Amino acid sequence: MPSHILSSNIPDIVIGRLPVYLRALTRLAQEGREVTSSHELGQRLGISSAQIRKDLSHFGGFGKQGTGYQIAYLVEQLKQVLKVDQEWDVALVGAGDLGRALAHYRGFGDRGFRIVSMFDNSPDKIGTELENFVIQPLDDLAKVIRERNIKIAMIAVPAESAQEVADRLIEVGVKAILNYAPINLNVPADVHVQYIDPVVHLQRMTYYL
Amino acid sequence: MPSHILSSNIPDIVIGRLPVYLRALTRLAQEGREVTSSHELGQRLGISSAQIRKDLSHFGGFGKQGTGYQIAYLVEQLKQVLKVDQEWDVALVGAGDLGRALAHYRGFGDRGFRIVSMFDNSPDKIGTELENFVIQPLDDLAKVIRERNIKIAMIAVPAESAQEVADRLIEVGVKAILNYAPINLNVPADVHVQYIDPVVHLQRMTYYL
DNA sequence: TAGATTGTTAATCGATTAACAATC
DNA sequence: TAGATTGTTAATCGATTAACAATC
Repeated sequence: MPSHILSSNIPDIVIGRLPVYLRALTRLAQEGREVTSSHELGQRLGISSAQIRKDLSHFGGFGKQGTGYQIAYLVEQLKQVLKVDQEWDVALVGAGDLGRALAHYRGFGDRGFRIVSMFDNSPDKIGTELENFVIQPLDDLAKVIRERNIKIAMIAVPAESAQEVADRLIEVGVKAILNYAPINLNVPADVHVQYIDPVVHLQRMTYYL
Repeated sequence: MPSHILSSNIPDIVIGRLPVYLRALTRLAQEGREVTSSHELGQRLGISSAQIRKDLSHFGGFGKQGTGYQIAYLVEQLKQVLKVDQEWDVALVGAGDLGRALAHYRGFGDRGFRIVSMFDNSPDKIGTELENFVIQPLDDLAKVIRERNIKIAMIAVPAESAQEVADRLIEVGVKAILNYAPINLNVPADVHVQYIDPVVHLQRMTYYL
């Protein structure tokens, strides 16, 4: 399936749901299940079965009438579509509490990502060993990212320095940024940014309380 | 989604953008700015000015023709709408790397939230002091949350225990959950859940690389 | 007054849902 | 065959954008 040819046609909102489907399907597989249906998956996720079938149909027919979807096969196909059937090298900028928690997190590996280098500017952190890597100074960022051809980075620095860090990352070829700093980043059109700000998420719920 | 009285006629998607507006406006104020326009705000956020005006107009006329919006006033109004013109008590379940990073995070206070208690089941963590509180056993969860009338919780436990933790939280009155565990939660219609899973966010970008 | 920008209406665009023939 | 569920089309619903009168 030449996903790059179709890629312009697929709505972003559909792509955004695929990782959630993938996660739920992986869990089903862990529970020992082999087959599921759009109805069952929808129930689990609070999404209509029609939407799931429609979303999946953008990429081909993965199911069988009357029986549903082979979970292992669908997982494999979704991983291919999302390009996480490989392992991506990720750079992590910021070695504060959050940065270190991310470095220790064991959940990246089997889902397509591997933190391979970590940067910070604080003299008492530089040189410290953490997991499989040594915390490096921000001045080495360009060199390391270019050498390893890293395309994905996570930003876990204070809001004040996040834009500058982003600029430096983008300059050396990073195309996808997961930003934990509570600030909006200005980036060129070909760079993707996702935001994680717990306060924004909390504030999305208080309205309803 | 609550389809009864509490749910007004304001679309969820509009509510979801307000915290982002609020964050950007707060930042503008920090930069010493006093007035802004829907156009400027839209440029910063990558959103059309029409959308910002439309979103805000759901809650009243906050601006002036010809001049735009008084930032301080708009911030105040948005805080009121989102009910973060007060400080909400938050319970934190899970004292692993992530839980401790959250406990240390200084960014909650001035944006409407305060972590007031922390729970974990690990014997070597229970009793440990952390910031202003002592890590308590999960068995105390019901008692503490009831006593303090806590409505908001963050879950930072492994995926395997997240649903059980959620069930216990909901049973004692929690209505809003920020879930860091990489799993979908089944909750009643009147309970709100937001998800933070870094891998899902990363997988939303790899498709485009 | 001239220029700027809001709040709002109407038009456009896109996403979700319902329905069902195909088929396992 | 009978029952179940997909993939897809058409209908509905909702969200975004364009446009502009009002007015600061």
